[in-house]
Amino acid sequence: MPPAPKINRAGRKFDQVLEGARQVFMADGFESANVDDIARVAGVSKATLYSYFPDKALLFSEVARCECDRMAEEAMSEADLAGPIRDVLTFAANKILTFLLSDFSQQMFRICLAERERFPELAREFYESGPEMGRKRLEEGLALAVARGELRIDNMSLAAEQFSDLAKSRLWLRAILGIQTRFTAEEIAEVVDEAVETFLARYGA
Amino acid sequence: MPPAPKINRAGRKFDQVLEGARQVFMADGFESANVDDIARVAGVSKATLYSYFPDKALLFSEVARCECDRMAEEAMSEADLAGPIRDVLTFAANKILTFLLSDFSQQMFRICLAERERFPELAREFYESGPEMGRKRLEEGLALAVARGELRIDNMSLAAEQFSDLAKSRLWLRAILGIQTRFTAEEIAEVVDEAVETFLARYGA
DNA sequence: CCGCAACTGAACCGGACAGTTTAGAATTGC
DNA sequence: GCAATTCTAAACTGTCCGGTTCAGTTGCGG
Repeated sequence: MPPAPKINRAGRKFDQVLEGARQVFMADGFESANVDDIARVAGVSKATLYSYFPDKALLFSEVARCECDRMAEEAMSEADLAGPIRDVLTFAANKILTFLLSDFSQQMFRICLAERERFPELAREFYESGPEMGRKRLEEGLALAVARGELRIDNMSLAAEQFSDLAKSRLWLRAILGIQTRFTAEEIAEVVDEAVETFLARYGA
Repeated sequence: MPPAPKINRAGRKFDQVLEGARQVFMADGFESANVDDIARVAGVSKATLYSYFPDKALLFSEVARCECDRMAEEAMSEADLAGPIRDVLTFAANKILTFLLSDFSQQMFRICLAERERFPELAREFYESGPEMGRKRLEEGLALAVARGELRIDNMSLAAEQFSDLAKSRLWLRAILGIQTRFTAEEIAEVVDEAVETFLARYGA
């Protein structure tokens, strides 16, 4: 077996360390995060921290992996598929947009992008457990509607992408760039309604 | 007049410095860029560099400002507005998508996002001279088509945003995250055609 | 109460890097 | 062709930070 520089999960304060790292990394990203800060926030000495994790990068990877899992769970959450297709789509668009505007989602995206060079795997994990997972769930819902004769869709995967892209029109970009940080219910409703309208114009039966 | 710690533009090698800084900053961003590297790439001593710019941050700001201007020019470039609306839209979607997938545009976005905290003004300048400028140009084109009776659009600004969002479906996210770096003509054509189709389904007269 | 393992805290190391200094070389203007 | 200006090369300073070390403390099982 190779030396395998790995994580030592045994010990009273392992969870504290992970939680402290999560807080600091999610706030600052990898580069700007400071190991002394992590130790302080975790309420642990630096020596203890380094007894669990061989280095900063592996600690970050572990945190990032956990957060991707958390995001995947979020993306898998059930949608209500009953009722008229317009209502179902409106609900879905609302859910998508609200999630994409959340601090968590935005911060994850920023971190994945910022650390794309250093941790290419992270960007892929993020993509798969976020957008990709969401698209698959959405496709399932759309397929049901097609089966019920409420929608007509040839290119299912692209239709799903179009729907999410329509659902985040204007607002997501403004949020991620920090141009606008709070959004009124009216702004959100406008984008959602127009997204549904456009999607139904193309794919409505 | 306040001391105004500013840029000294007089001197033989000013342009060399700016060009070297442009190359290095555009490749590495602000944080990872190294002033020794910039001086080397510019073919200039560090002392000379610092005789023009008081510090790294101001050098970066200057480079970023120039690149935003460059992007604004790009966004203002004329589109061909003659011919059937479908062709015009297809051409526009192609242009938008091609630009959004270009190294330049992608790198600008990454840098603006990465340095959002340190240089909040940069994100705003980027937004205004890129997406915002593009949207305004697009609105003008759409308005002409509406006047010609080829389109029916209530919410002009949101329609324009929807069009750009449809035009970059799937591909942009994959590109920015580094999931996929090269795109075939077929992939691009598919997204473009479906974007036009969806847009026309909603807004075609 | 002993012994052992985990933990602390603070000092320390070494490398990276922004920015400065200096002594001298190259250009340019006149 | 000379003097002023501009530039060079390289060494140097100060700071930040990841990672290590170590002498001592804590707490728990037996």
